[in-house]
Amino acid sequence: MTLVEAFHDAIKAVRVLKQRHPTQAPIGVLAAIRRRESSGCHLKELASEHALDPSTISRAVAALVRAGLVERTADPLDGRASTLHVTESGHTLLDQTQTFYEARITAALRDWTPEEIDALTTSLSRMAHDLITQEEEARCAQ
Amino acid sequence: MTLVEAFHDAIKAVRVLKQRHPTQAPIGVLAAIRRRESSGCHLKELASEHALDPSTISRAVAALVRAGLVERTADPLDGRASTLHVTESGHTLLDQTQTFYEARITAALRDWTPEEIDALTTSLSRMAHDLITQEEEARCAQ
DNA sequence: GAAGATAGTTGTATGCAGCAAGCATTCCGA
DNA sequence: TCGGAATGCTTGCTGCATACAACTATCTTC
Repeated sequence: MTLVEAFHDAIKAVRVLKQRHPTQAPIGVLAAIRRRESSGCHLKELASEHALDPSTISRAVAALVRAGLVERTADPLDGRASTLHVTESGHTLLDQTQTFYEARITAALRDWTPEEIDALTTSLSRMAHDLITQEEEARCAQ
Repeated sequence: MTLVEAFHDAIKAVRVLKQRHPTQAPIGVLAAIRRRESSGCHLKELASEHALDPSTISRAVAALVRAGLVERTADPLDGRASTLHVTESGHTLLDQTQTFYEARITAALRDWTPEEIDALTTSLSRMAHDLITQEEEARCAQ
């Protein structure tokens, strides 16, 4: 079993999880907004954080605003931009969703020790960092 | 950093990797066909292995056949089905692609020890297995 | 031999993604 | 200070992956 194959299996597992418990709203983007809300979240930052096109994020944010989960307020420092804030119901939905998924994962990994989970988390994060760094180096080099 | 967040980052890294080195053909399906080719690969098995709808796999296989990477031969034991075989050029493309990605990943993880890579591979695979098992249990229980 | 199960294909719809164009605003150099 | 370039964001269009439903052809079972 190679790393690529293992990753394939993991992505499949996540697909099954998502498919069986679909979310109405783009929860990932909502979570990202909350994570950086204190510093006045701009759409552009979300795009680069997710490595997605700004237009993709723009539509996701528009959906969140339509659903009443996020509010836009004009940025006083930059007339082109607006800052994003999670609303009351946005917080509620996000909390519920995160609680739900955490419970699922905790149940699935009930045989794991906390150290094992920590180790996987750390390794995954490190791998992601190293892959991204490498791609950025390759992009600059060319 | 939670496991979910780490996974998010990892998926982002893979997305960047794929985006910067796009593949023309559905390589994942091609690899799966080769992996089980010895036992006469049926479309249905691919679908369940990937946890995807048969129609999705059907289109992917059709694309592979159109591209000359895979051949269909009638199954002598079952007139409804056909067995799939990777062609010469399919093997070539698959080898090239896998070599390329392996080189990228090896370069990105150049600071890792083989044991660390093994540990991540094992953990990921175990996590995927546990998540899938849990979902199947939940499905049967309901 | 007929009814139902099964393998696969195709039509349709949806969601997510990117690119290109455009608008409003801001920044910067002559 | 003014005009062109850059920036933040939105919208139109397109392509891809996916699911579901309907269908055909074949197999299985009674």
